[in-house]
Amino acid sequence: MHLVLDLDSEVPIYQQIRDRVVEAIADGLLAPGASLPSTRQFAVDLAINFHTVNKAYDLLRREGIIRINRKSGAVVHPDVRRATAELRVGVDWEQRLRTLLAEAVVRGVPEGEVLTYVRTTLEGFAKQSEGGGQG
Amino acid sequence: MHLVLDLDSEVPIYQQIRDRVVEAIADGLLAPGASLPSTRQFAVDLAINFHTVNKAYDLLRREGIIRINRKSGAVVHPDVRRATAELRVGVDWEQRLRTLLAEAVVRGVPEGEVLTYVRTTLEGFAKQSEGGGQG
Amino acid sequence: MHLVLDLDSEVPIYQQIRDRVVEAIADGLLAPGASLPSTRQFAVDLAINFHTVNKAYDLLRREGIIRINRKSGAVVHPDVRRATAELRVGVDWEQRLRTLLAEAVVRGVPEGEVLTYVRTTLEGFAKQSEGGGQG
Amino acid sequence: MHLVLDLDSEVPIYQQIRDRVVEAIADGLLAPGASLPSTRQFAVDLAINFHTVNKAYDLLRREGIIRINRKSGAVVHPDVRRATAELRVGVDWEQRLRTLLAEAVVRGVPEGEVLTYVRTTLEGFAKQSEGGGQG
DNA sequence: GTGGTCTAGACCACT
DNA sequence: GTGGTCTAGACCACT
Repeated sequence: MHLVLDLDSEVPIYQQIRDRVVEAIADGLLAPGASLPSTRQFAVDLAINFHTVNKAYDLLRREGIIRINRKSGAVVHPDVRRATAELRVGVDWEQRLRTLLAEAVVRGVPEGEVLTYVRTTLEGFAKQSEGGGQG
Repeated sequence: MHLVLDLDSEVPIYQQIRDRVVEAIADGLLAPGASLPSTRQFAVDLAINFHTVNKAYDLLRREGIIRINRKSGAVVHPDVRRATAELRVGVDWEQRLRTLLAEAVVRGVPEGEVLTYVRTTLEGFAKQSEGGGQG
Repeated sequence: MHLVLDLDSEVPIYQQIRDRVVEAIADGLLAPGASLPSTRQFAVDLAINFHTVNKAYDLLRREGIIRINRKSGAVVHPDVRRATAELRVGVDWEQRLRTLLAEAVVRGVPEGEVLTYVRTTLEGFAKQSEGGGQG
Repeated sequence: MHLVLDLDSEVPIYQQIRDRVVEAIADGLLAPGASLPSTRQFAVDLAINFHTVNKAYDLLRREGIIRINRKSGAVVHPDVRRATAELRVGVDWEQRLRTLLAEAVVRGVPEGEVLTYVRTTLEGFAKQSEGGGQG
């Protein structure tokens, strides 16, 4: 489980961890049920404080993406689709995507280019997931 | 120029204003060269602090999306494509889109559905722009 | 003795077991003197660690709700009313109920609706107990 | 805004703050729109660390009970009923009430006594709210 | 002046 | 050994 942080970014570190973990799951690098590093170990790996990892894990837990157990630590939710689908994040998601696409339009990026990027990214996730490891 | 804010959102107000303005431009509601409300008037309309509008406009200016003139006020940059294209926002944009798409994948949204949503949104922007623009 | 656990809940597993057992007694499914599953069997049934069941049983024992005997295993306390009444849990109970009712009020649930729910639940317990109990 | 904490309780301090604030709102001591103390000031008043207050406020915010603004601080959500009603906490609430009622039944508290306590508590909230202050 | 983030370290609870 | 809570203090972002 390797992941790159940008300590100079305006995006809080705990949010970056959350985002990278979500991508790792989509990539198939972390399969449902797979273990995440312990908060303390991950903090050492990332050279940050364990409280920051804690906050990221708490965020992922509240989103239904991971499950946390005091003994066995954090794992990707075994039924992550169901656990996340229950939350009413859809509206927010569509709004964020709309904003992103508007930025591309304003910057004059051709529609076809955006679509290709979306398609390629989605296919990348799909491909990875097929063969996907157990983390 | 009407726009809806969510005061309960985690997204800062100034960021929401910036996002909605970008969408309004993509929608063709604000053509290149078109005037934005004065910061004071906009603040009254939105029932928020004048400094918050100021901050949003400053952000848009730094992104090359609008131009601010002491006399004529804020206008959409006449050559917004060129002005924005020069900035190195591409990498960040791709990263944010990648995170958004990963969320959809994790939540089990079918690839076709995501693509349809992207295509529909882009076409909505294109259609609006055709009739509306003056640039 | 069947009981449903929510592994994603913030409520610890041992607490959930304790709560469900209390409800089973109120429901008349477990009469005073009735046997509970052995800790090991229960752990297998619930697919959890044996120590967790142990902790739940210990909690119930300290509350005067069950009795644990090395030979006969765990049974609902034969005189559960007396054994539990002696403990000074009243204050805590009232505080917890007060918090719950405050939540309903804040959420705008009509007083009549709350009362009906309370009455219905209590009657459900009473009905079950009549036919079921042996105490 | 005065509130009593039990530092020896198993209930985390931030949870106690959250519970007492909810009760203060139901009591009408804190009307919708009313200000809560700043995190730092509240921490001094309660003789605890401001991070703990921060966590309580964050919990209340995520529940839709309060609204937090970097400038004006925390206020009871102006439309707290709507903001909290949107969340799917109903099921959890009913489960917790069911457990509480089961405890009363097991302890042999007469049904009438429980109902009276519920009614009295609800009426206490209602009465306070009618004349209710602006905090 | 307000809340938000991050670091640092102690101690506790769960398993 | 794991995560959870609390304290303590620094610095930053928003308004």
